[in-house]
Amino acid sequence: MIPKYNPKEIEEKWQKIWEEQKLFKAIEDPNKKKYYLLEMFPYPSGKIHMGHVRNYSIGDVIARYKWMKGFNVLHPMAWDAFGMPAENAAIEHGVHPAKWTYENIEYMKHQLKRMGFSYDWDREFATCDVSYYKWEQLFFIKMYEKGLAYKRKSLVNWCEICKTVLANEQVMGDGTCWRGHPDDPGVTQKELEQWFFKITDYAEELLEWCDRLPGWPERVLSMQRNWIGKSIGAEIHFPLENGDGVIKVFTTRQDTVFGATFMSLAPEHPLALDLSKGTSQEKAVRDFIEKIKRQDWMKRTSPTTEKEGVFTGAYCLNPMTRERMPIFVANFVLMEYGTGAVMGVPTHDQRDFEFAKKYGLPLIVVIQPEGDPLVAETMTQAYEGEGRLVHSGPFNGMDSVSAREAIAKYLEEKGLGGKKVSYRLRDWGISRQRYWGAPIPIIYCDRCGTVPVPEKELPVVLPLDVEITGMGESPLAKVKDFVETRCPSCHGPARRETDTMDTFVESSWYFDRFACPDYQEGPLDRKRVDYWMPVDQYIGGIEHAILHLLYSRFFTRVLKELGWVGVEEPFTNLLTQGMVCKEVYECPRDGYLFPEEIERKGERIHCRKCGGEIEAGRLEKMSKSKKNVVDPEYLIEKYGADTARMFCLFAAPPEKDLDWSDQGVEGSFRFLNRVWRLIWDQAPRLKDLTPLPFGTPLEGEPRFLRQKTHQTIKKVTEDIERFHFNTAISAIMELVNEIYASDLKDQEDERSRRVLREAVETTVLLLSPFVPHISEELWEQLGNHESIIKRPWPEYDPEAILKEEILIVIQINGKLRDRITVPVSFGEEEIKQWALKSERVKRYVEGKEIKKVIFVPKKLINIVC
RNA sequence: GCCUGGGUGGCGGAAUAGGUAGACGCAAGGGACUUAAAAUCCCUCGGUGGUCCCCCACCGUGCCGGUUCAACUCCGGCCUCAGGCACCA
Repeated sequence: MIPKYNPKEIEEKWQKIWEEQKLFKAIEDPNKKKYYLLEMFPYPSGKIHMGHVRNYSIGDVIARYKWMKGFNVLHPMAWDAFGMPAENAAIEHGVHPAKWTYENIEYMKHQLKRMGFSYDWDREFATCDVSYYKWEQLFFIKMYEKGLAYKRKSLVNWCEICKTVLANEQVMGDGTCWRGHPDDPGVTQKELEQWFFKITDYAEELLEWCDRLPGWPERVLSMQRNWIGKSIGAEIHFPLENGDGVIKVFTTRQDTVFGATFMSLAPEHPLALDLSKGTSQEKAVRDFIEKIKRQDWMKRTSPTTEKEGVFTGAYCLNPMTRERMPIFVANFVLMEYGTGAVMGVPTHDQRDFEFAKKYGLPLIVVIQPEGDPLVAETMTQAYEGEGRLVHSGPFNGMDSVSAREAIAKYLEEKGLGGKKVSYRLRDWGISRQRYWGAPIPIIYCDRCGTVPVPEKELPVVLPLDVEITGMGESPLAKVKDFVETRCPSCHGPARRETDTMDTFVESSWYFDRFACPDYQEGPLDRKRVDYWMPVDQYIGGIEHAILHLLYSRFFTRVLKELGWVGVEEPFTNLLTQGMVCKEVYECPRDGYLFPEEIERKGERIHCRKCGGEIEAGRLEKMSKSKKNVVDPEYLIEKYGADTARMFCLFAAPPEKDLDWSDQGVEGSFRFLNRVWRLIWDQAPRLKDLTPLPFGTPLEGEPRFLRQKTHQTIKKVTEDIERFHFNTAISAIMELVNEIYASDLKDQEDERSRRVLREAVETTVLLLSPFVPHISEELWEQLGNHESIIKRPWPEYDPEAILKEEILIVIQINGKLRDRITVPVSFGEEEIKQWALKSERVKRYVEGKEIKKVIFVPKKLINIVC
């Protein structure tokens, strides 16, 4: 009698054994080849979601596979534990963020263990541990000393819901906060004193190294390149007419400088008000600047906003032509990019064209395209393409591409500017007006100014005795004992910085700390870091394509310069898994509905609340607010962790979005039951048998099954190597189907039984990285006494996969007409003779002359006639 | 507008180096077992047409064209979806 497959029981059993035997403990061993596998660590929000299950299931396949392949695997897990939700919980439920966080960690750790992931839990830490963030404070001080951390007053992004500043990277394309609040009013601008990390110093390096990361997906690299946004051009100095200095301009089209007929300044440009002072335009300029400053940022920076400006009353000179150029203040010029001033070339820039038409400014054509020449008076839009230079003095006749080079050189020689590179990337603002984060280790003294906390006084411990109301400024500012301190320099009374660091700082180096989580003498034990770093394979969601991945790359470069790590890049290979999606049902009246709140009547779907018809569900990322989540805990209870893991791996390739299907989960569960029954059925007959040695000659059914077994080993191995887990699983399914269909199950001779034993054993071994619990249990059932992970990954016998007979496809003029099975030894001539004997082939060839025969060994023959 | 990545049955997806398109699974339909249900097992399953019982022909991987004996795969042009960047000078 075969016992029922009881996932709950066997999963608990094996998780206990793995833990007791510390099977996944990583120990530095210079004699073994290391493999550092890392998945993006979770925020301890309360419970794990399907995204975690998918991410960590993918990682676990690779980890377990690499173990079996003999690598020294580091597969750690930790908690990205600082952040806003903990504070919100404090505000809403009155629970302390620390308590909330550590309790969530306990619960989620328990959940991860129930999934059976192969982590080395001895290396676990939480970023809110003092023993972690104190080193981050040390980094901050070192960066401050090197000028890489600095404070300045600036316009910053403010999220009214988070009540804090956001970095540029944390503002999404639609102007909302990266946390995705349900009713996000949009990020606004605020002027504040803020700490920044000077990531712009590394713009060029970070960009260049994008080309040296062949193990990263192209879309991520492309996003990072876009974000850094390098433009090559020139800086041009336009002297003010009154002789009082210059206006500096950045342009990528210096070849059009002879056509520049006006100048526009950003409203925030320091010269904007100065220039108008004392002129009749002063009031108009002042009003205009005030109006623009009041406008909300999203609207102001939208390309569709009407372009407008106001004349300052002042002029500058075109440095090439010495022509007067009126200076405007214009709403479309951004202080943040380039120099905050733009030269206006109406003929060759569409925006300038529209502006010039509106304000009656002159047009001069300086680039002539091939074909009909441009005439300024009849132009209806700007010509932005390449061409030959005209009205450009000594540069006349040059093509625009080489003119850019020549003019940049000329500007340089004449002291009027020169070649210049501009980046879109801006410095990383790290100050957060929040409590639950790492304190910035800075002290303000009235006498000594800004003083970093001395190294020996670290850590600056985040006080736990604090009132969190969500009102007013940072809660830390209200903790007297924390704020009031002594100046490390003059020992006089001083105040502590009360902002905390962006939580992305913690996640920018946690992967280094995993090499030496217990190290006390410093942030990183260089010897151990050098052994494990870089991460060989990093896995996580595409949503961090810019944010976390760019910050980590920046931090790694800084830490290398500080001598704490030896690598330039932290992650050699990156796999970005897709989202887990499920259909959402949205009723026009009652909003989002749970699946049980809808009713299907044939093709139509109705809302159970109001009875109205609703649209068919569209697929969207699982989210609580859209009521389309599946709780992993429910799956573990109902089907077990193995089924949950298998479904995530089988339903889609890792980098694609995964469409949730309840029936698909059933299918995975069904398959595991099928394997369970097969092994239990056969195991008693196959005890104490070993597979036949490599190269054993066989005939008939034993030969066939052995061939399938070894083909499967080859296929599954290759598929895991290239992360095609879905096809790896389908190959194992095929093998299982083959075993079911095989009559070897009824044969009693030793050879047949040994072949069957090998097939069954291989099935379990190949399944083990995907569904480890059931594999361990069945492995034991087959008479083994050690964990399956200690068994080396199977190798295929090259002789076993050789075929005696092969199927050859016969094409006539490239169209499939027949298939024949021939001995593998047959050459082209023999196959051709056989092919021509086929009735079907005869039909097409009869009476025609064979012009050509193409023969692809072991595949096909194509007869052209 | 620029930069990426996609588009294959009713669905998720296969096809690794240009060589049998649709593996594997889900759903669906039919059958077996059963008092019945569940579970399990077997069969069919891209479309159109032909005397559609095991047979055959044609069409078929977003569209148009090209290269080739042969194209889901390579080249050119387009359509479309998703993501990133964008009044960026």
